[in-house]
Amino acid sequence: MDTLSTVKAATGPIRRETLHHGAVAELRAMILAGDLRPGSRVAEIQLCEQLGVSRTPLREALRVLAAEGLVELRPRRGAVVTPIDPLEIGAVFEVMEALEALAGGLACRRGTAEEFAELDRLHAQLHAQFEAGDRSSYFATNRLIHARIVAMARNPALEASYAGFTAKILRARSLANYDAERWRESLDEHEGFMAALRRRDAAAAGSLLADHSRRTADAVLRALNV
Amino acid sequence: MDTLSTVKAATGPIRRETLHHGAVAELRAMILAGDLRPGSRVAEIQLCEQLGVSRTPLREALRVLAAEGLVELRPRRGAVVTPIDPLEIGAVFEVMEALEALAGGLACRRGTAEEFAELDRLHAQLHAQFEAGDRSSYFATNRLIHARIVAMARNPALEASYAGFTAKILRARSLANYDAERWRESLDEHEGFMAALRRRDAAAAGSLLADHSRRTADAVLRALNV
DNA sequence: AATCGCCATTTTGTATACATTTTGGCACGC
DNA sequence: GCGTGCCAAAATGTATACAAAATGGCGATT
Repeated sequence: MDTLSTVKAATGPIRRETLHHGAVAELRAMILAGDLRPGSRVAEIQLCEQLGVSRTPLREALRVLAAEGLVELRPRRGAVVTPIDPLEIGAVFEVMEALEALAGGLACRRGTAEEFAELDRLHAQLHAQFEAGDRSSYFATNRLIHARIVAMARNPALEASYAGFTAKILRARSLANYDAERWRESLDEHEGFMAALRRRDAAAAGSLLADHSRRTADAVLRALNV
Repeated sequence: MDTLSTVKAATGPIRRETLHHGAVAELRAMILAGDLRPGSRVAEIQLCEQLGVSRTPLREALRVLAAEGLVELRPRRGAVVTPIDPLEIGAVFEVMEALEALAGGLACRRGTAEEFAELDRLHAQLHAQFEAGDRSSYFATNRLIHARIVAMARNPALEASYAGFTAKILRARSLANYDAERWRESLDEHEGFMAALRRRDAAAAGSLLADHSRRTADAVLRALNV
Protein backbone atom coordinates (compact mmCIF):
# COMPACT_ATOMS: atom_id res chain seq x y z
CA MET A 1 0.00 0.00 0.00
CA ASP A 2 2.73 2.38 0.97
CA THR A 3 4.97 1.38 -1.88
CA LEU A 4 2.02 1.44 -4.20
CA SER A 5 1.10 4.99 -3.35
CA THR A 6 4.72 5.93 -3.78
CA VAL A 7 4.67 4.49 -7.24
CA LYS A 8 1.48 6.37 -8.01
CA ALA A 9 2.95 9.60 -6.74
CA ALA A 10 5.91 9.07 -8.99
CA THR A 11 3.63 8.49 -11.97
CA GLY A 12 1.81 11.67 -11.09
CA PRO A 13 -1.62 12.34 -9.63
CA ILE A 14 -4.07 10.17 -11.51
CA ARG A 15 -7.20 11.81 -10.15
CA ARG A 16 -9.80 12.28 -12.78
CA GLU A 17 -11.93 15.26 -11.97
CA THR A 18 -15.46 14.76 -10.80
CA LEU A 19 -18.29 16.78 -12.23
CA HIS A 20 -19.03 18.57 -9.00
CA HIS A 21 -15.41 19.59 -8.64
CA GLY A 22 -15.46 21.00 -12.14
CA ALA A 23 -18.74 22.73 -11.41
CA VAL A 24 -17.21 24.41 -8.37
CA ALA A 25 -14.36 25.72 -10.48
CA GLU A 26 -16.62 26.97 -13.23
CA LEU A 27 -19.12 28.59 -10.92
CA ARG A 28 -16.40 30.24 -8.90
CA ALA A 29 -14.87 31.61 -12.10
CA MET A 30 -18.26 32.85 -13.24
CA ILE A 31 -18.86 34.59 -9.95
CA LEU A 32 -15.42 36.18 -9.83
CA ALA A 33 -15.71 37.27 -13.46
CA GLY A 34 -19.04 38.84 -12.67
CA ASP A 35 -20.97 36.62 -15.06
CA LEU A 36 -23.14 35.78 -12.09
CA ARG A 37 -23.83 39.12 -10.54
CA PRO A 38 -23.84 39.71 -6.80
CA GLY A 39 -27.31 39.43 -5.37
CA SER A 40 -28.68 37.55 -8.37
CA ARG A 41 -30.63 34.41 -7.84
CA VAL A 42 -29.00 31.12 -8.84
CA ALA A 43 -31.50 29.05 -10.78
CA GLU A 44 -30.46 25.42 -10.43
CA ILE A 45 -32.05 23.96 -13.54
CA GLN A 46 -30.87 26.78 -15.77
CA LEU A 47 -27.29 26.38 -14.58
CA CYS A 48 -27.59 22.61 -14.98
CA GLU A 49 -28.15 22.82 -18.71
CA GLN A 50 -25.63 25.64 -19.01
CA LEU A 51 -22.92 23.51 -17.42
CA GLY A 52 -24.21 20.26 -18.82
CA VAL A 53 -24.58 18.50 -15.48
CA SER A 54 -27.55 17.28 -13.48
CA ARG A 55 -28.78 18.84 -10.28
CA THR A 56 -26.83 16.57 -7.95
CA PRO A 57 -23.28 17.72 -8.76
CA LEU A 58 -24.47 21.29 -9.20
CA ARG A 59 -26.04 21.34 -5.77
CA GLU A 60 -22.91 19.87 -4.23
CA ALA A 61 -20.97 22.65 -5.89
CA LEU A 62 -23.32 25.25 -4.45
CA ARG A 63 -22.73 23.92 -0.93
CA VAL A 64 -18.99 24.27 -1.38
CA LEU A 65 -19.30 27.81 -2.67
CA ALA A 66 -21.61 28.59 0.22
CA ALA A 67 -18.92 27.36 2.61
CA GLU A 68 -16.51 29.70 0.87
CA GLY A 69 -18.98 32.53 1.25
CA LEU A 70 -19.48 33.20 -2.44
CA VAL A 71 -23.12 32.18 -2.46
CA GLU A 72 -25.79 32.17 0.21
CA LEU A 73 -28.23 29.32 0.64
CA ARG A 74 -31.66 30.19 1.87
CA PRO A 75 -33.38 26.95 2.86
CA ARG A 76 -36.24 26.10 0.53
CA ARG A 77 -35.85 29.47 -1.14
CA GLY A 78 -32.93 28.99 -3.45
CA ALA A 79 -29.39 30.31 -3.61
CA VAL A 80 -28.15 33.80 -4.38
CA VAL A 81 -24.72 35.07 -5.28
CA THR A 82 -23.53 36.74 -2.08
CA PRO A 83 -24.19 40.47 -2.44
CA ILE A 84 -21.21 42.76 -2.09
CA ASP A 85 -21.47 44.31 1.32
CA PRO A 86 -19.04 47.21 1.79
CA LEU A 87 -18.97 46.47 5.50
CA GLU A 88 -17.94 42.89 4.84
CA ILE A 89 -15.33 43.98 2.31
CA GLY A 90 -13.96 46.36 4.89
CA ALA A 91 -13.77 43.53 7.41
CA VAL A 92 -12.02 41.30 4.91
CA PHE A 93 -9.46 43.98 4.15
CA GLU A 94 -8.83 44.38 7.85
CA VAL A 95 -7.84 40.73 8.06
CA MET A 96 -5.95 40.92 4.79
CA GLU A 97 -3.78 43.64 6.26
CA ALA A 98 -2.64 41.26 8.98
CA LEU A 99 -2.14 38.42 6.53
CA GLU A 100 -0.07 40.56 4.17
CA ALA A 101 2.12 41.59 7.05
CA LEU A 102 2.57 38.00 8.10
CA ALA A 103 3.28 36.86 4.57
CA GLY A 104 5.82 39.59 3.95
CA GLY A 105 7.74 38.81 7.10
CA LEU A 106 7.80 35.08 6.51
CA ALA A 107 8.68 35.49 2.85
CA CYS A 108 11.82 37.39 3.83
CA ARG A 109 12.90 34.54 6.05
CA ARG A 110 11.88 31.63 3.84
CA GLY A 111 11.97 32.72 0.23
CA THR A 112 14.69 31.30 -2.00
CA ALA A 113 17.07 33.42 -4.03
CA GLU A 114 15.31 32.22 -7.16
CA GLU A 115 11.96 33.33 -5.81
CA PHE A 116 13.29 36.77 -4.96
CA ALA A 117 14.76 37.03 -8.43
CA GLU A 118 11.42 36.07 -9.94
CA LEU A 119 9.74 38.66 -7.77
CA ASP A 120 12.12 41.28 -9.09
CA ARG A 121 11.34 40.25 -12.62
CA LEU A 122 7.60 40.51 -11.97
CA HIS A 123 8.06 43.89 -10.37
CA ALA A 124 9.93 45.16 -13.42
CA GLN A 125 7.10 43.86 -15.55
CA LEU A 126 4.58 45.63 -13.32
CA HIS A 127 6.50 48.84 -13.82
CA ALA A 128 6.50 48.44 -17.57
CA GLN A 129 2.78 47.73 -17.61
CA PHE A 130 2.16 50.87 -15.59
CA GLU A 131 4.19 52.93 -18.03
CA ALA A 132 2.33 51.34 -20.91
CA GLY A 133 -0.93 52.19 -19.20
CA ASP A 134 -2.08 48.59 -19.51
CA ARG A 135 -4.46 48.47 -16.63
CA SER A 136 -5.71 44.90 -16.82
CA SER A 137 -2.23 43.43 -17.28
CA TYR A 138 -1.04 45.56 -14.41
CA PHE A 139 -3.68 44.16 -12.12
CA ALA A 140 -2.98 40.61 -13.21
CA THR A 141 0.73 41.03 -12.46
CA ASN A 142 -0.13 42.78 -9.23
CA ARG A 143 -2.18 39.81 -8.09
CA LEU A 144 0.57 37.45 -9.15
CA ILE A 145 3.19 39.31 -7.15
CA HIS A 146 1.15 39.18 -3.99
CA ALA A 147 0.37 35.52 -4.57
CA ARG A 148 4.08 34.79 -4.98
CA ILE A 149 4.93 36.58 -1.76
CA VAL A 150 2.33 34.52 0.04
CA ALA A 151 3.72 31.35 -1.51
CA MET A 152 7.19 32.31 -0.29
CA ALA A 153 5.83 32.32 3.26
CA ARG A 154 5.68 28.51 3.05
CA ASN A 155 2.40 28.31 4.90
CA PRO A 156 -0.45 26.40 3.26
CA ALA A 157 -2.98 27.60 5.84
CA LEU A 158 -2.05 31.19 5.13
CA GLU A 159 -2.12 30.56 1.42
CA ALA A 160 -5.59 29.02 1.48
CA SER A 161 -6.96 31.71 3.73
CA TYR A 162 -5.41 34.42 1.60
CA ALA A 163 -6.90 32.93 -1.55
CA GLY A 164 -10.35 32.91 -0.02
CA PHE A 165 -10.16 36.53 1.02
CA THR A 166 -8.69 37.51 -2.32
CA ALA A 167 -11.71 36.00 -4.06
CA LYS A 168 -14.09 38.10 -2.00
CA ILE A 169 -12.11 41.26 -2.55
CA LEU A 170 -11.78 40.61 -6.26
CA ARG A 171 -15.52 40.80 -6.76
CA ALA A 172 -15.67 44.20 -5.11
CA ARG A 173 -12.65 45.42 -7.02
CA SER A 174 -14.10 44.43 -10.36
CA LEU A 175 -16.83 46.97 -9.92
CA ALA A 176 -14.63 49.57 -8.31
CA ASN A 177 -11.76 50.60 -10.56
CA TYR A 178 -9.83 53.23 -8.77
CA ASP A 179 -8.33 56.37 -10.26
CA ALA A 180 -5.01 57.26 -11.84
CA GLU A 181 -3.68 58.92 -8.74
CA ARG A 182 -4.23 55.82 -6.66
CA TRP A 183 -2.64 53.75 -9.40
CA ARG A 184 0.56 55.79 -9.23
CA GLU A 185 0.52 55.66 -5.44
CA SER A 186 0.05 51.90 -5.52
CA LEU A 187 3.11 51.46 -7.70
CA ASP A 188 5.14 53.60 -5.30
CA GLU A 189 4.09 51.35 -2.45
CA HIS A 190 5.20 48.37 -4.47
CA GLU A 191 8.61 49.99 -4.89
CA GLY A 192 8.68 50.42 -1.14
CA PHE A 193 7.99 46.90 -0.03
CA MET A 194 10.07 45.47 -2.86
CA ALA A 195 13.06 47.38 -1.49
CA ALA A 196 12.42 45.92 1.96
CA LEU A 197 12.04 42.45 0.49
CA ARG A 198 15.28 42.77 -1.46
CA ARG A 199 17.22 43.42 1.70
CA ARG A 200 15.27 40.69 3.51
CA ASP A 201 13.98 43.17 6.06
CA ALA A 202 11.10 41.13 7.48
CA ALA A 203 9.75 43.80 9.80
CA ALA A 204 9.78 46.53 7.17
CA ALA A 205 8.41 44.29 4.43
CA GLY A 206 5.53 43.17 6.63
CA SER A 207 4.78 46.68 7.73
CA LEU A 208 4.90 48.14 4.23
CA LEU A 209 2.76 45.36 2.80
CA ALA A 210 0.20 46.01 5.53
CA ASP A 211 0.24 49.72 4.69
CA HIS A 212 -0.21 48.92 1.03
CA SER A 213 -3.13 46.67 1.86
CA ARG A 214 -4.76 49.33 4.01
CA ARG A 215 -4.41 52.00 1.36
CA THR A 216 -5.80 49.66 -1.26
CA ALA A 217 -8.70 49.01 1.05
CA ASP A 218 -9.31 52.73 1.46
CA ALA A 219 -9.30 53.22 -2.30
CA VAL A 220 -11.65 50.31 -2.95
CA LEU A 221 -14.04 51.30 -0.21
CA ARG A 222 -13.98 54.88 -1.42
CA ALA A 223 -14.82 53.63 -4.90
CA LEU A 224 -17.75 51.72 -3.39
CA ASN A 225 -18.75 55.10 -1.96
CA VAL A 226 -18.74 54.14 1.68
CA MET B 1 -40.91 42.45 0.20
CA ASP B 2 -38.74 44.64 2.33
CA THR B 3 -41.36 45.15 4.96
CA LEU B 4 -42.19 41.49 4.82
CA SER B 5 -38.63 40.44 5.54
CA THR B 6 -38.52 42.99 8.33
CA VAL B 7 -41.58 41.40 9.84
CA LYS B 8 -39.99 38.00 9.54
CA ALA B 9 -36.82 39.22 11.16
CA ALA B 10 -38.86 40.61 14.01
CA THR B 11 -40.64 37.29 14.45
CA GLY B 12 -37.31 35.57 14.48
CA PRO B 13 -35.55 33.46 11.88
CA ILE B 14 -38.07 30.94 10.63
CA ARG B 15 -35.61 28.81 8.74
CA ARG B 16 -36.24 25.16 9.30
CA GLU B 17 -32.97 23.34 9.11
CA THR B 18 -32.27 21.15 6.15
CA LEU B 19 -30.93 17.66 6.64
CA HIS B 20 -27.60 18.37 5.04
CA HIS B 21 -27.08 21.38 7.24
CA GLY B 22 -27.76 19.28 10.29
CA ALA B 23 -25.47 16.59 8.96
CA VAL B 24 -22.67 19.14 8.62
CA ALA B 25 -23.12 20.17 12.23
CA GLU B 26 -23.23 16.61 13.51
CA LEU B 27 -20.28 15.42 11.47
CA ARG B 28 -18.21 18.42 12.45
CA ALA B 29 -19.00 17.78 16.10
CA MET B 30 -18.10 14.12 15.70
CA ILE B 31 -14.80 15.00 14.08
CA LEU B 32 -13.92 17.62 16.67
CA ALA B 33 -14.90 15.31 19.51
CA GLY B 34 -12.68 12.63 18.03
CA ASP B 35 -15.55 10.20 17.43
CA LEU B 36 -14.35 10.10 13.87
CA ARG B 37 -10.64 9.69 14.18
CA PRO B 38 -8.14 11.52 12.00
CA GLY B 39 -7.12 9.41 9.05
CA SER B 40 -10.07 7.07 9.35
CA ARG B 41 -12.14 6.33 6.32
CA VAL B 42 -15.63 7.77 6.14
CA ALA B 43 -18.07 5.07 5.07
CA GLU B 44 -21.04 6.81 3.50
CA ILE B 45 -23.69 4.17 3.97
CA GLN B 46 -22.72 3.46 7.53
CA LEU B 47 -22.93 7.14 8.43
CA CYS B 48 -26.21 7.41 6.58
CA GLU B 49 -27.96 4.98 8.87
CA GLN B 50 -26.14 6.39 11.87
CA LEU B 51 -27.45 9.88 11.14
CA GLY B 52 -30.72 8.68 9.70
CA VAL B 53 -30.36 10.43 6.36
CA SER B 54 -29.88 9.26 2.81
CA ARG B 55 -26.69 9.56 0.84
CA THR B 56 -27.60 12.82 -0.87
CA PRO B 57 -27.57 15.14 2.16
CA LEU B 58 -24.67 13.23 3.68
CA ARG B 59 -22.56 13.69 0.58
CA GLU B 60 -23.43 17.37 0.46
CA ALA B 61 -22.26 17.62 4.04
CA LEU B 62 -18.99 15.91 3.19
CA ARG B 63 -18.30 18.46 0.46
CA VAL B 64 -18.80 21.29 2.93
CA LEU B 65 -16.49 19.68 5.47
CA ALA B 66 -13.95 19.12 2.72
CA ALA B 67 -14.11 22.83 1.91
CA GLU B 68 -13.43 23.49 5.59
CA GLY B 69 -10.51 21.10 5.50
CA LEU B 70 -11.87 18.64 8.04
CA VAL B 71 -12.19 15.78 5.56
CA GLU B 72 -10.38 14.94 2.37
CA LEU B 73 -12.17 13.69 -0.71
CA ARG B 74 -10.29 11.29 -2.91
CA PRO B 75 -12.21 10.98 -6.20
CA ARG B 76 -13.74 7.55 -6.58
CA ARG B 77 -11.89 6.39 -3.50
CA GLY B 78 -13.96 7.72 -0.66
CA ALA B 79 -13.46 10.32 2.02
CA VAL B 80 -11.15 10.29 5.01
CA VAL B 81 -11.06 12.46 8.10
CA THR B 82 -8.14 14.78 7.48
CA PRO B 83 -5.13 13.34 9.29
CA ILE B 84 -3.46 15.57 11.85
CA ASP B 85 -0.31 16.84 10.26
CA PRO B 86 2.01 18.56 12.76
CA LEU B 87 3.36 20.68 9.92
CA GLU B 88 -0.11 21.86 9.04
CA ILE B 89 -0.94 22.53 12.68
CA GLY B 90 2.23 24.55 12.92
CA ALA B 91 1.19 26.55 9.90
CA VAL B 92 -2.27 27.13 11.33
CA PHE B 93 -0.81 28.38 14.60
CA GLU B 94 1.41 30.74 12.69
CA VAL B 95 -1.66 32.38 11.18
CA MET B 96 -3.51 32.21 14.48
CA GLU B 97 -0.79 34.27 16.07
CA ALA B 98 -1.48 37.08 13.62
CA LEU B 99 -5.24 36.76 14.05
CA GLU B 100 -5.02 36.84 17.84
CA ALA B 101 -2.92 39.97 17.64
CA LEU B 102 -5.42 41.58 15.29
CA ALA B 103 -8.37 40.55 17.43
CA GLY B 104 -6.78 41.81 20.63
CA GLY B 105 -6.03 45.20 19.17
CA LEU B 106 -9.46 45.65 17.65
CA ALA B 107 -11.21 44.40 20.77
CA CYS B 108 -9.56 47.17 22.78
CA ARG B 109 -10.88 49.77 20.39
CA ARG B 110 -14.34 48.33 19.80
CA GLY B 111 -15.39 46.31 22.80
CA THR B 112 -18.17 47.69 24.98
CA ALA B 113 -17.83 48.20 28.72
CA GLU B 114 -20.27 45.34 29.23
CA GLU B 115 -18.13 43.04 27.14
CA PHE B 116 -15.00 43.93 29.06
CA ALA B 117 -16.86 43.29 32.30
CA GLU B 118 -17.98 39.92 31.02
CA LEU B 119 -14.42 39.16 30.02
CA ASP B 120 -13.30 39.95 33.55
CA ARG B 121 -15.94 37.65 34.92
CA LEU B 122 -14.82 34.83 32.63
CA HIS B 123 -11.22 35.43 33.58
CA ALA B 124 -12.07 35.12 37.27
CA GLN B 125 -13.89 31.91 36.48
CA LEU B 126 -10.86 30.65 34.59
CA HIS B 127 -8.73 31.37 37.60
CA ALA B 128 -11.07 29.48 39.89
CA GLN B 129 -11.14 26.50 37.57
CA PHE B 130 -7.36 26.45 37.52
CA GLU B 131 -7.24 26.46 41.30
CA ALA B 132 -9.84 23.71 41.39
CA GLY B 133 -7.75 21.73 38.96
CA ASP B 134 -10.74 21.30 36.68
CA ARG B 135 -8.94 20.85 33.41
CA SER B 136 -11.84 20.40 31.01
CA SER B 137 -13.81 23.32 32.44
CA TYR B 138 -10.68 25.43 32.27
CA PHE B 139 -10.24 24.67 28.61
CA ALA B 140 -13.87 25.38 27.86
CA THR B 141 -13.65 28.76 29.57
CA ASN B 142 -10.34 29.39 27.87
CA ARG B 143 -11.90 28.87 24.46
CA LEU B 144 -14.84 31.04 25.40
CA ILE B 145 -12.59 33.92 26.45
CA HIS B 146 -10.71 33.87 23.20
CA ALA B 147 -13.95 33.63 21.25
CA ARG B 148 -15.31 36.65 23.12
CA ILE B 149 -12.23 38.68 22.39
CA VAL B 150 -12.60 37.85 18.72
CA ALA B 151 -16.27 38.78 18.85
CA MET B 152 -15.32 42.13 20.39
CA ALA B 153 -13.21 42.84 17.31
CA ARG B 154 -16.48 43.33 15.37
CA ASN B 155 -15.17 41.63 12.28
CA PRO B 156 -17.22 38.75 10.86
CA ALA B 157 -14.48 37.77 8.42
CA LEU B 158 -12.00 37.49 11.26
CA GLU B 159 -14.51 35.61 13.35
CA ALA B 160 -15.24 33.04 10.66
CA SER B 161 -11.61 32.56 9.83
CA TYR B 162 -10.73 32.24 13.49
CA ALA B 163 -13.44 29.63 14.01
CA GLY B 164 -12.12 27.56 11.15
CA PHE B 165 -8.59 27.56 12.44
CA THR B 166 -9.77 26.85 15.96
CA ALA B 167 -11.52 23.74 14.71
CA LYS B 168 -8.32 22.44 13.16
CA ILE B 169 -6.28 23.19 16.24
CA LEU B 170 -8.84 21.66 18.54
CA ARG B 171 -8.41 18.25 16.98
CA ALA B 172 -4.70 18.34 17.57
CA ARG B 173 -5.15 19.63 21.08
CA SER B 174 -7.54 16.86 21.99
CA LEU B 175 -4.80 14.34 21.56
CA ALA B 176 -2.09 16.50 23.04
CA ASN B 177 -2.87 17.52 26.59
CA TYR B 178 -0.01 19.58 27.80
CA ASP B 179 1.59 19.44 31.22
CA ALA B 180 1.00 21.22 34.52
CA GLU B 181 3.85 23.63 34.04
CA ARG B 182 2.47 24.84 30.75
CA TRP B 183 -0.93 25.12 32.34
CA ARG B 184 0.37 27.48 35.00
CA GLU B 185 2.30 29.43 32.41
CA SER B 186 -0.79 29.73 30.25
CA LEU B 187 -2.78 31.23 33.10
CA ASP B 188 -0.01 33.76 33.70
CA GLU B 189 -0.19 34.79 30.09
CA HIS B 190 -3.92 35.25 30.47
CA GLU B 191 -3.28 37.56 33.41
CA GLY B 192 -0.92 39.48 31.20
CA PHE B 193 -3.17 40.16 28.25
CA MET B 194 -6.16 40.69 30.52
CA ALA B 195 -4.27 43.53 32.18
CA ALA B 196 -3.55 45.05 28.79
CA LEU B 197 -7.17 44.65 27.74
CA ARG B 198 -8.41 46.27 30.94
CA ARG B 199 -6.46 49.40 30.22
CA ARG B 200 -7.49 49.25 26.53
CA ASP B 201 -3.88 49.03 25.46
CA ALA B 202 -4.39 47.77 21.92
CA ALA B 203 -0.73 47.33 21.04
CA ALA B 204 0.13 45.47 24.23
CA ALA B 205 -2.99 43.33 24.14
CA GLY B 206 -2.34 42.29 20.56
CA SER B 207 1.29 41.57 21.26
CA LEU B 208 0.60 39.57 24.41
CA LEU B 209 -2.16 37.57 22.77
CA ALA B 210 0.20 36.75 19.93
CA ASP B 211 2.83 35.64 22.43
CA HIS B 212 0.28 33.50 24.21
CA SER B 213 -0.72 31.92 20.92
CA ARG B 214 2.87 31.19 20.00
CA ARG B 215 3.62 29.58 23.34
CA THR B 216 0.48 27.51 23.13
CA ALA B 217 1.59 26.44 19.68
CA ASP B 218 4.99 25.43 21.04
CA ALA B 219 3.39 23.37 23.78
CA VAL B 220 0.94 21.64 21.45
CA LEU B 221 3.59 20.89 18.86
CA ARG B 222 5.92 19.62 21.57
CA ALA B 223 3.14 17.34 22.78
CA LEU B 224 2.77 16.07 19.22
CA ASN B 225 6.52 15.32 19.51
CA VAL B 226 7.66 17.40 16.61
C1' DA C 1 5.70 -20.84 -3.54
C1' DA C 2 5.05 -16.39 -5.41
C1' DT C 3 3.11 -13.34 -8.78
C1' DC C 4 -0.04 -11.89 -12.13
C1' DG C 5 -4.56 -11.42 -13.93
C1' DC C 6 -9.42 -11.99 -13.82
C1' DC C 7 -13.99 -11.78 -11.69
C1' DA C 8 -17.47 -10.73 -8.03
C1' DT C 9 -18.54 -7.43 -4.65
C1' DT C 10 -18.62 -3.06 -2.86
C1' DT C 11 -18.58 1.75 -3.23
C1' DT C 12 -18.63 5.93 -5.47
C1' DG C 13 -20.57 9.45 -8.88
C1' DT C 14 -24.45 10.89 -11.34
C1' DA C 15 -29.13 11.06 -12.87
C1' DT C 16 -33.80 10.91 -12.01
C1' DA C 17 -38.14 10.44 -9.39
C1' DC C 18 -40.98 11.91 -5.63
C1' DA C 19 -42.73 14.71 -1.73
C1' DT C 20 -43.03 19.48 0.28
C1' DT C 21 -42.73 23.94 0.26
C1' DT C 22 -42.73 28.31 -1.75
C1' DT C 23 -44.49 31.52 -5.19
C1' DG C 24 -47.70 34.00 -8.03
C1' DG C 25 -52.19 34.82 -9.50
C1' DC C 26 -56.99 34.81 -9.25
C1' DA C 27 -61.42 34.99 -7.22
C1' DC C 28 -63.93 36.20 -3.38
C1' DG C 29 -65.32 39.06 0.42
C1' DC C 30 -65.09 43.39 2.96
C1' DG D 1 -60.72 49.53 -4.45
C1' DC D 2 -58.12 46.84 -1.36
C1' DG D 3 -56.92 42.97 1.28
C1' DT D 4 -57.39 37.96 2.24
C1' DG D 5 -57.37 33.24 1.21
C1' DC D 6 -57.09 29.53 -1.86
C1' DC D 7 -55.25 27.03 -5.82
C1' DA D 8 -51.99 25.88 -9.54
C1' DA D 9 -47.27 25.94 -10.97
C1' DA D 10 -42.57 25.94 -10.09
C1' DA D 11 -38.64 24.99 -7.39
C1' DT D 12 -36.30 22.92 -3.54
C1' DG D 13 -34.92 18.94 -0.48
C1' DT D 14 -34.51 14.17 -0.22
C1' DA D 15 -34.51 9.45 -1.61
C1' DT D 16 -33.59 6.03 -4.77
C1' DA D 17 -31.97 3.92 -9.15
C1' DC D 18 -28.38 3.13 -12.28
C1' DA D 19 -23.59 3.17 -14.33
C1' DA D 20 -18.77 3.06 -13.64
C1' DA D 21 -14.80 2.46 -11.04
C1' DA D 22 -12.18 0.51 -7.20
C1' DT D 23 -11.43 -3.24 -3.92
C1' DG D 24 -10.41 -7.91 -2.55
C1' DG D 25 -10.02 -12.63 -3.26
C1' DC D 26 -9.47 -16.57 -6.02
C1' DG D 27 -7.28 -19.31 -9.39
C1' DA D 28 -3.94 -19.94 -13.09
C1' DT D 29 0.63 -19.61 -14.54
C1' DT D 30 5.57 -19.48 -14.09
